[in-house]
Amino acid sequence: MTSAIALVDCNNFYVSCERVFNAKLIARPVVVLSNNDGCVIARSNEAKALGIKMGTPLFQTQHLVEEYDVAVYSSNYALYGDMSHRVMGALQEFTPEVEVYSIDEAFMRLDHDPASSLFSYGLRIKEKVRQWTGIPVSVGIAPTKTLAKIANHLAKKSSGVEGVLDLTGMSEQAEALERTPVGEVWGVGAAYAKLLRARGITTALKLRDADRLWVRKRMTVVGARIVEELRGISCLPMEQCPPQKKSITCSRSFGTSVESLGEMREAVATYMRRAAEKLRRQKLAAGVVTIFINTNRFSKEPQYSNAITYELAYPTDVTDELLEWAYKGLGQIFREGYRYKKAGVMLNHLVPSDQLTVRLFHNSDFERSRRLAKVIDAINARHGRDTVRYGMAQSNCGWKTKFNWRSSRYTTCLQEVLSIM
DNA sequence: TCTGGGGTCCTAGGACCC
DNA sequence: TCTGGGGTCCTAGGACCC
Repeated sequence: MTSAIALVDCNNFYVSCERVFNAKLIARPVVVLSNNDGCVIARSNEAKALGIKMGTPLFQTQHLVEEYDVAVYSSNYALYGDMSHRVMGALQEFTPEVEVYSIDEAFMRLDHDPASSLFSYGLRIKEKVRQWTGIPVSVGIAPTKTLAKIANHLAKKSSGVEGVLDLTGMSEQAEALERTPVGEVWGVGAAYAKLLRARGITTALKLRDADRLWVRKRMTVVGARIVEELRGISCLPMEQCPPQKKSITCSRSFGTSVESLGEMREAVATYMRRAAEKLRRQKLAAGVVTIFINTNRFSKEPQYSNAITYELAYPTDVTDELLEWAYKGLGQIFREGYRYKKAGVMLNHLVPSDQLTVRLFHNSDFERSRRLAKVIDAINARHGRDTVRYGMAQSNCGWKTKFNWRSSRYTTCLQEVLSIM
């Protein structure tokens, strides 16, 4: 048996999810927007062909949307998250060695008989995912993760027919690397691409054959690993169990600007409640809490942004306590007279919540709060978010994120399942 | 009018200690 | 004229990812 790495990546994932539940979208240009309906974050091939770029603010591409009758959707993360689970489940039918790398892609280790065709293995994966979920994927196969990424990229681009590319052969690799601009290599962003091009390193092939000492010096060990991976030497191991989180953030841009401390308190409290839920879901507690607020950096109005960080005497996973820090911090950094556009909270120094030290004072209060939080989480998990909630009722909700074009939560919400008329 | 959100890793340099 | 050296810890900032 020999072993290769496959990268399976869903094509235009969010758009494909929308299409699974709405056949009228097939062959139409479709885009999905970021939170608050701000930017384009997913495009169908038809939308790409119109020249709609990734990350473009909707208002800047409105003319194309109207002229070509582009279907526009708000993000529907409940749907996408659930579809992602189903895709990953299909992949696990082939091997337990699946690394879920992001919501729409996974690495797989393929152990195979050298005589058998990896290409047809890839086709079987693709077909299984399509049957189980309706989502189209591309499969790139190579000796290392970085090469598998490139294989996947090319599978998507050129073929379109099968969407599978086996790049385990040396001559195929060289040819593929030569066709790949250096900026498209995984791990080479805008800054490194510029640096490399200035040195005449314009393709992935030239990066593979570049002077390793120079790369190590200018691009740190991260760059050195990329070069090794391009040479077929694996430096990035498969990671099946996701490592423990080191930080948890919850932040949003507001639907409309916030000017009053009262509204800002509601927003920050909401984000802190969400962050606390995430924290408890992962069985962690936070030792450091940060609160931040920003005005709209794109506007010409007076700008202000600030943040404050607290180190807690005792790590906590209790919403009440975290809310106290949020309110206190906000009181410190909030200034009247600005139109705020965004706020958020960050939790750091995360430790397992079953190993918290016993508190010197009020430990029984703390334990009681933790039990209460558990009950509230269970109720909300069963009956929907915010069925039971800490703190005051929300009055003015202008700050709430906009989702003007959200599709139904077909797979996760009984009231919204697809109905056939 | 309208511009996302949530992460990770690496390094340099300062603070501090013995 | 001479003005230590090495180790560790922490943080800010830069780079990247989807």
